[in-house]
Amino acid sequence: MPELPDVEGLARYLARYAVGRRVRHVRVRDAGVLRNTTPQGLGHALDGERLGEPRRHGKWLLVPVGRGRLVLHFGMTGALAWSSREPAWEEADRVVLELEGGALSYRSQRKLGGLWWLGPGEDPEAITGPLGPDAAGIERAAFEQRLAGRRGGVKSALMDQALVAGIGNELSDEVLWRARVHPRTAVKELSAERIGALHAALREVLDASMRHGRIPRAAGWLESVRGEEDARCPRCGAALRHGRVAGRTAWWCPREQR
DNA sequence: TTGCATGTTCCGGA
DNA sequence: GTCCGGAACATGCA
Repeated sequence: MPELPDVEGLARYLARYAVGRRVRHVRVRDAGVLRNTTPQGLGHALDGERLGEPRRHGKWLLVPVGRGRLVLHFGMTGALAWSSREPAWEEADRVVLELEGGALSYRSQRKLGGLWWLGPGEDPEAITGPLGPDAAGIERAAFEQRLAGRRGGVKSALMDQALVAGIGNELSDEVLWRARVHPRTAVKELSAERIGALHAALREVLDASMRHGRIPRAAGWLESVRGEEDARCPRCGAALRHGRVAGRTAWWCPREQR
């Protein structure tokens, strides 16, 4: 589930239920999701400390705890689950932070994401790798500047976290579809006007998606038909195409996106 | 059984 | 040396 809007939703969820609460115990049910620490190390870092306001950058979530930060990534199947009473945990609940008044679970089916501990003064990019400006709120000039000189295809560029942080496969398809740009278009073939259209589409798609907490599946969105057997373009009705682009399944309208 | 899935990382070729 | 694209990763489902 998590691309930028989903992670934003998780940040709000964490802020609503867990911020300000003190950690009583860290229960690691599957140490396979701990990336740079151990159950003991994480417990030592978190026990007795309060969770601070989370900060999101792209698809990454950083939660101040004590003097350091808990760094979360959700991969393709991660989520958070809060319970104010003793819950029946699921198999996919890998790490449970038992807090005052409830428990917060890091849940992940495929374990492609994980948890990191970032000590005081350490640079998050040591964990996240280089990240471009957050896709929500990037200005047009910055967007243009970061695309300048890029050699490959536009879909691949949009999904490159070092270029702009937060765009994944489905968001990139949605943005390209809205801007009427074919996903295999080379970046260097894009006119300034089309880059402007891409930027405008990015802003519109992210604004609405942030409000919904995910890409809306409403009428007028590619997401509403993406993956369907006989998917048709919500604007023009043409049969949608799909295929591998930049290593992922892309969906596009062959009539409007050339 | 095989292929596919919204994530990142790693390696080889351009 | 840098950049880009595809394979690999872990797990479950159609």
